[in-house]
Amino acid sequence: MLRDLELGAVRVHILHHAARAPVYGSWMFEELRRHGYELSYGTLYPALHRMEEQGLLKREDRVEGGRVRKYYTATERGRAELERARRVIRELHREVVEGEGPDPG
Amino acid sequence: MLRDLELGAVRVHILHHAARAPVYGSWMFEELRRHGYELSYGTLYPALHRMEEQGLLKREDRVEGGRVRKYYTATERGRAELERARRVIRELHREVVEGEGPDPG
DNA sequence: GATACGGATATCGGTAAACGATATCAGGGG
DNA sequence: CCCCTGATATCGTTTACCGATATCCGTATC
Repeated sequence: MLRDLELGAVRVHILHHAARAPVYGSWMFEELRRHGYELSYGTLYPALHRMEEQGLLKREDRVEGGRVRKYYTATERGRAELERARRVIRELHREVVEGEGPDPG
Repeated sequence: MLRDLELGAVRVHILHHAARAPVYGSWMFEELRRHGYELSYGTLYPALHRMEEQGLLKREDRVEGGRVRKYYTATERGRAELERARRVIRELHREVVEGEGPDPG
């Protein structure tokens, strides 16, 4: 039931991290696991591809330590979308977490 | 891109309201609109049905002012799921809204 | 320079949900 | 009894998840 929320949160986390420093798939996978988000590579990679197609991330292929990695960084459009996401989260937090008491009317 | 997040938020809002007082479809529709969530009846009603099938909501048919309405109230299971959702939202808020500065390392 | 290795990335088929247009339902008034 | 209206339901198309499986590509070894 909360799966949509969690998958939405996954995308926001991706943008959040990719706005700070380049990230690649399997690192992101582990980072998300550390935060309790369980998902499949069959979900993560297509999501990264879509976000690139939509212009939210830009990809840069690198070879590091003998590994081929596709690094993703948030674009301007990605940062703007992240800001939108933050507004949604702030609103949701205010509505259902802060205001937990009985119906104010 | 944020659609998943928004639809997840819609479900949380439904549980949140249905835990306070019985709600019916078109009222919930308007309430969500007031909070900026755009969605279709073809999305809302099947969602309510599913949440009932999953035991998160229980339905009670009433006639009020000559209108036939299906009122939904959160079950115990629904309240438990709402608590889970609150934890996810708190975590998400802490991670991507409160900690917005540069990478802490 | 051919081959095997392993981390990283890509894909496929089955399943489920969103969406919006359209249809249906049910009580009340004329 | 039939239409009006608010409310609820459904259908076909499209899109995404998911995990098992396949593929890619530097590197090491010989």
